[in-house]
Amino acid sequence: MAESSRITARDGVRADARRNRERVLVAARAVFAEHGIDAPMATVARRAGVGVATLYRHFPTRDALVRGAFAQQMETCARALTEALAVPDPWQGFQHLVETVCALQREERGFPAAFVAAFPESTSEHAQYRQRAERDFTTLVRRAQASGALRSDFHPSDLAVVLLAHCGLVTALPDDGAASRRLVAYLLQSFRADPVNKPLPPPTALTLRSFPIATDSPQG
Amino acid sequence: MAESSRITARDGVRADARRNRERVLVAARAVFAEHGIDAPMATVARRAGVGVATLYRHFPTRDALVRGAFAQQMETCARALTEALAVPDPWQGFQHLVETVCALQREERGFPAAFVAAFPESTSEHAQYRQRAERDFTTLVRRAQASGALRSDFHPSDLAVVLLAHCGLVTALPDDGAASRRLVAYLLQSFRADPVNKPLPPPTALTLRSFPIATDSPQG
DNA sequence: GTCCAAGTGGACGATTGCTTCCACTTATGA
DNA sequence: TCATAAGTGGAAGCAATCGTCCACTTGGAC
Repeated sequence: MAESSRITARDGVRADARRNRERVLVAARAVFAEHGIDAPMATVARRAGVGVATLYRHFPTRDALVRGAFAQQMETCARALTEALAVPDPWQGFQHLVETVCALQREERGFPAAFVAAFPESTSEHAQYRQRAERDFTTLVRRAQASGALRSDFHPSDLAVVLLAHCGLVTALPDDGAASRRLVAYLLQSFRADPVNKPLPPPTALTLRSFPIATDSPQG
Repeated sequence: MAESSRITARDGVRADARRNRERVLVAARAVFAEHGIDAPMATVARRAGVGVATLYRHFPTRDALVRGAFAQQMETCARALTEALAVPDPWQGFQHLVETVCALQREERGFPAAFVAAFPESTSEHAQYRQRAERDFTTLVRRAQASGALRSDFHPSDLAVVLLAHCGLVTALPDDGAASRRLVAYLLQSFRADPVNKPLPPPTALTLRSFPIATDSPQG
């Protein structure tokens, strides 16, 4: 509180405006977690205790709001890649990256949807960031392959496969994360050049009641 | 055409009503494939060349329409389970099941969403079907484990994990199916008791441009 | 051919969410 | 303390979709 008024003045933004912006972001994360990223803008505004106009002033589009709300998570992803490259053992670096990103998706409800939504867009300004991420990840893959731990036919695009599949899982089943951990364990195992059955995290509590194989064919 | 009028009369449904019902189902599959299962009901009606009232008469809720549209696929799933139990080699039966269901999800756009949507609902009438499916699948798993091909810590609930993850992938990336095939290959491999790196289907054409790791942190 | 119940189409009111606009409030610098 | 421009709230105008209602049409039994 004490610091904000000066810091604020410096970038020409009024203190209350900056405070409201934060409240909106907090509210957005909460609402997105609860109702998905398609939740009404007005709901976010109400939760933040501000009017809709205030929300629109700070975030002119839903997309901007979503990006703002999950910018922190996106940064954590980016950091995980840097960290992964710094790990001495290439396989452990690779594993670290996959596990970190999946853990983020598992823990912050709403983030997976934002993640997928952000997908098709390889727009101008971010293109450079993406290119760098792509290059870095490819480096990580090559190193892990050279060390003999990562199977040689793993392709960098497989990361997208893993992440999208994982997003789908945690979105469909926002449970305690058991399913997510199990999927990640299975996949990491099959990425090894020398696959060995290691112990898995416990299975989900889900019964197979889930399996909608049963046709309601006598369609009543 | 020739047959329908008699068959129809038999169950007390007018021939034109039955014909319209079919047209609606065809239209629904097309529209759901194109715009997702949340597409407006009116769009389906227009595509079918009928009024909205007709649509609502046959399918009072969107849910009923979705179930109607994909009943065939659901039946194919059920049949795959029966077939799988009939395959002499238990592992091949298991593999057959997973691959068949995933292939269905991959090929019929809109079906995966319907599949996931059908999920939480373990309603009364279908409960018995599901229970049977669950029991049969558990049998399949036990047999494959007894034969030594399926890892012993595979849990029947892992099927739900696979299918939901796969749904998420094909929903996010309705491409040519390369990603789907690759995921399935990875997973089946990690389900083996004696994992061995077999050749994978080719990777997706996706570049990693997809990876939205790059934060747009200088949020402009 | 005639009749009538089953079936149909499209208009309509209700609901929900988006976005803009403008009169009011308030932080800030002098 | 005051002036002022930045910031704010909520109402209002739109647009999309839902699901129902009712007057009209048509299949099929006789």
